[in-house]
Amino acid sequence: MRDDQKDARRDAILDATRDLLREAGWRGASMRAIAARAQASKETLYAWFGNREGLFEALIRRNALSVQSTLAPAVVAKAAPEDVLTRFGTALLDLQLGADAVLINRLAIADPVLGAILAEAGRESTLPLLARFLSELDAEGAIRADPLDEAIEDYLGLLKGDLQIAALLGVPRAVDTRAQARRATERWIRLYAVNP
Amino acid sequence: MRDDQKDARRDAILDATRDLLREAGWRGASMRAIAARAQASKETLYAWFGNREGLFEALIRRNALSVQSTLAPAVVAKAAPEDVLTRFGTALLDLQLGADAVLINRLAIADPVLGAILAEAGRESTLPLLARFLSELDAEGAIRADPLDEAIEDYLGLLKGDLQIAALLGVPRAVDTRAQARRATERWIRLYAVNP
DNA sequence: TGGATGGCGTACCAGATGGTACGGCTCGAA
DNA sequence: TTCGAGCCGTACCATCTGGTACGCCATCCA
Repeated sequence: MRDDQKDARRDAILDATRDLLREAGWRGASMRAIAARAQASKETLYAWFGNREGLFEALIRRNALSVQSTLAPAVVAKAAPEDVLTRFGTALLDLQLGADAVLINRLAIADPVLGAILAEAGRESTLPLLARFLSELDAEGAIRADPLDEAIEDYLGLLKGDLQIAALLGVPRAVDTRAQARRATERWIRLYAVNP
Repeated sequence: MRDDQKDARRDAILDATRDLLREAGWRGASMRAIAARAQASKETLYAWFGNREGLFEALIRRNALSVQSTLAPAVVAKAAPEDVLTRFGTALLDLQLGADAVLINRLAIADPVLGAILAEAGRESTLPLLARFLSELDAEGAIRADPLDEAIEDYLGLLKGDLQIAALLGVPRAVDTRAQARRATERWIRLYAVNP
């Protein structure tokens, strides 16, 4: 199997895993069922991913990559800080309330090993983007984002509120993510602006 | 079996369920293992709780009751608003980051039915306390908590940030809950005070 | 064009699971 | 003191699980 074909096959297997998790949950996504869904052999799954946990880990890592590549463009655009923050917040909210992220987080919450992996992947992929942008704002002088980790925590808190937990519990509230991000941004700036 | 004995027995079974969930997780807490741990018969478990989901549901409901009775006193104390809010926030944070709540939330996130139950129990038990207090503040005039649900959402967001998700992922950060609650209260008041 | 690498499908294994059935015994009620 | 409700312990059932083994066949490389 050529390398590009192998990558595509791997992707297809992870897609099948994701779909099955979405439809049947953790319990329903057995290695048997995944293999059948992907029209792959169980032996192939084990050869490629080691074991069930390894398969799920691969899914989490792939998702983290896609999150980063979705979020990165939102934060480089040169525009008014509140617009950049709103754009970033909207993208982050769309991601974290989306079906894929909910599924990934459910997985990670059910298994401590996967939880550690997701937490690390999240800390590495999304937080630095926000941290860099906020510290740039601070350097420009209009905003005093210090201490930086508190500023980040406050922004994320204002942005997400209880929405993410609600989504994980399967009781999603209808939410206009753009309006929510705009509101969070406006409040955060009120807290951190140098001239109130 | 006398009624009081029966209540105690039921409590002991739920305790055993909680302990086993804590030690062995969802997978390890089989009906067999729970029965053995509680020195009860599987048949009794099924007779009293219907099935596995029913057992877990009973655990969730018992926890919700205890949460409410822990939180209610924090909010009736007549004191400065920021002190009441800080006290309430500390208690809520201690609860939601504690081992029991983490366990309960993991359970509810793994099973949609339990998720709906927990979300409803939470909405019924903890939110009204905060809602009533904030609207009293609003009535007194020093604070403009309107719209009320946004004010609540902002307070909870500032209070919890990403802490609850981190705890659920099994990557808890050391946190001084009282200081965190004080910080959240101070920021929230800055956002909602009538005279900035 | 030939041979070998490796994925597919199926079968197999031991163990565990949720749920039910059934003696035997304790303990509360009359 | 007697009797019956009901809990404990164990056994049982069909089913499913993660993980391994093994022919068979397509595809890629030389």
